Amino acid sequence: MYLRGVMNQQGQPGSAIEETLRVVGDRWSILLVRAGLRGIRRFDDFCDDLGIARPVLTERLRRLVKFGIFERVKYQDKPVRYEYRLTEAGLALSPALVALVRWSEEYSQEVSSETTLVHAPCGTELEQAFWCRSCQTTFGPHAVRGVGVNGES
Amino acid sequence: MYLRGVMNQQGQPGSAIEETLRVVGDRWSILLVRAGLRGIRRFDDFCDDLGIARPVLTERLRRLVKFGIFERVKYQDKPVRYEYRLTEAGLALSPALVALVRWSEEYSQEVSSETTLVHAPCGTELEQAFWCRSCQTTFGPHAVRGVGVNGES
DNA sequence: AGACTGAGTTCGAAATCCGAACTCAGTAGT
DNA sequence: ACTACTGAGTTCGGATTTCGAACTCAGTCT
Repeated sequence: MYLRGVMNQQGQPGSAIEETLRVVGDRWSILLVRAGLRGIRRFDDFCDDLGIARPVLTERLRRLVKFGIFERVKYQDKPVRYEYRLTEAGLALSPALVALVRWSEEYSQEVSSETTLVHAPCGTELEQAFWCRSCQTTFGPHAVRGVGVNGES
Repeated sequence: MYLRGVMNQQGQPGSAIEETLRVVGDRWSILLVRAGLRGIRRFDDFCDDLGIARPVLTERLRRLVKFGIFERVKYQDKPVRYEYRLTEAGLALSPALVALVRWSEEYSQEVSSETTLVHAPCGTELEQAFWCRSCQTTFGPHAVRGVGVNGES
């Protein structure tokens, strides 16, 4: 399930991120996930909230359902109606989303940055860090190693 | 500088992430940043590494330079040659990239996931967490609040 | 009956993407 | 001096994607 079988144009299976970006790497998908996290579930609401063209929304939601990020749920019978809910996999995209929001806040010159993310219990602006279970420490990107991001070194 | 003046199609200034995704929210930009993190700097190398079409690469790099994610640096005079280097803002995208890699590893069924990210000093697989400076604690996505992600609540 | 709702589909125009071939300045080999 | 090569692009025509606006279709409300 999920991302199995996503290929690049040469028909080769590409790396993990390449596949992932083939699914969520367009102008709308991440925004749809964000809308989902904000509680939006219905077709027309996605449409109004994002200003996405209807045919594109149709296609995008179908793809995100296919790859297990949203699920299409019947919520009414008489006129049969469906809505789109984030799956666990979809919710799991929130760290990436938050990282993007933080980046936006830091490097975008947008005026009113009232949309700051905070730690709910205390209201402090949050920071993002990596966590090592063995060492019981947090650390920054410089201490990350792995071919996925920093090369084979 | 940076993201000033990016508008959506209604000519309105949209939220921070919307702007950001207008810049890096396509199939290639994030992949270009990742290639940059892996040390790739030259036009043809980006081309070969990603399999991106040359005209698209030209346009993409120009845009990323315009928004301060890459810089175009002359590295040779005789035949004058330029290369593309990540700026600080570009490097700052790595948390988002890492979050996507982690998501890929967790929810993609790709076979050989040899590209695991680890904590360099000890080699343990890393986890991502949010960090509150006030409380000196880490916490997960459920404790995040803010209109950027979870609505106005 | 007539208007409305929600989730789409159909349409033609516009923008974007693609691979392949070409340009252009300079260098290296013969 | 002729040829081949390198690196960073540009040009081309065709294919794909995106767009807004209008339409459909089942059922409900007044």
